[in-house]
Amino acid sequence: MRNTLDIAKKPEETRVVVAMSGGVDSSVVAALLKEQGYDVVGVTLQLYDHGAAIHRKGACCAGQDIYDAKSVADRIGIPHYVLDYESRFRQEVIDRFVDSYVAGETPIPCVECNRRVKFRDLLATARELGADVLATGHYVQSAAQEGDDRVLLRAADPDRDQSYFLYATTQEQLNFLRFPLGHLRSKAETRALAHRYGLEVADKADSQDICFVPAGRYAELVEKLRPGAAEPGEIVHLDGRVLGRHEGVIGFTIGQRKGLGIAAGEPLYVIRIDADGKRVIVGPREALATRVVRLREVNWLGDVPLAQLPEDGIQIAARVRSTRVPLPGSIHRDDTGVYVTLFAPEEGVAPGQACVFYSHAGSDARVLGGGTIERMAQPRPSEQAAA
RNA sequence: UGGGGCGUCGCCAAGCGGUAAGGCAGCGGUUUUUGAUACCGCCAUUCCCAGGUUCGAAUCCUGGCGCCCCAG
Repeated sequence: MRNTLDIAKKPEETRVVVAMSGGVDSSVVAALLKEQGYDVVGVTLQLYDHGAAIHRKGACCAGQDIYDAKSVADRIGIPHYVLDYESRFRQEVIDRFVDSYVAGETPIPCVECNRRVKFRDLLATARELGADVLATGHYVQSAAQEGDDRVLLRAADPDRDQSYFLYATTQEQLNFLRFPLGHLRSKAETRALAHRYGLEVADKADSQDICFVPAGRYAELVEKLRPGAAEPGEIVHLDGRVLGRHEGVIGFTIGQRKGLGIAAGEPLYVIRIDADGKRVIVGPREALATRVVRLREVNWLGDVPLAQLPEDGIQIAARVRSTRVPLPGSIHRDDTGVYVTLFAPEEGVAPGQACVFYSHAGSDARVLGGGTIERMAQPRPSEQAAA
């Protein structure tokens, strides 16, 4: 007989560590599990601490948020620990973030934070605390299947599905994780629960933007941490014309339209970033169309090992952006790497961003993993012929 | 200083006597648990300057000024 967390113990004998960010979601998770009788321990990570962030709305894991998490823990009557992960976060998330921008890529710090901090160090800490599982407030689902391995599934609410940010979760981590909110139909349900439990964070604003970057000025952070990284260069059109200058490639991402400061007859978009040449290559929107991406650091959660995929690959659905629906495509690997081919082109595909694999395009799809987009690639000859 | 052309928002540009289109850029906002995108709103009381004609001019006339091209 398994309990609601798929553990073959009574709830009161099941210790669950809840990763509490101080936001509504993880607070509800803690309250929910406590109500169900689990042996709940709240843990909040202190990830960074700079004055500018403390008063920001929509941040997480510092200052006010830690206080909020503590208050919730007190309210529902669970022990709560604050762990200082600042140096870890600095190394694994912030440093990677700025280095990625310096290299001309567009990082996703939330993915790195999950895979390298929360699901690694925090998860290890949870084990040390004797936990059976680590629960988070992410909107994603996991389910037991035959054997001990769990599968990762999209959230019931496709609008809030956070699977894009969690693709890098390893099978081992997944088996230890639980996502009690993944089945909810809407955020409103979460907030209703928060009210029911009398949590003061019930109406707290959703977090958005990069938590450690004040006011969305990420380029300033890059410049501060990597002085001199913002070297001016040329803005060049695909056709070779030099149209203007910029103050550093770190300020741009592929697909970006605003901020170029160039008045051409038609809107111009960033098509490519040449960090070495300090050049930003721009062109018309059509030039953004991308069908094939080469991936690195691939995390595979499929049943058949990635190395054993058929020569032609398999059909999947893929997402190159958190706010888009998964689109049909295929994945294959050869001597040169792992590639995803989209059947219809996507725009604004940037190196450094993630390409996440799904079993199919539907909202009930299983997450099959994903990888970091290394670069856009040319279709294979066979696919070019077919196209 | 012969001839021709042109000067309308930061850029491009419509208007050709009836009371300043549009695009791009910029700014603001909405959407977004990464970066973007998208969407919405704002953006020339004034048309190089000065006179004049007219009920009325960016549009006509005169004179300046400034560009550009051809020719020297």
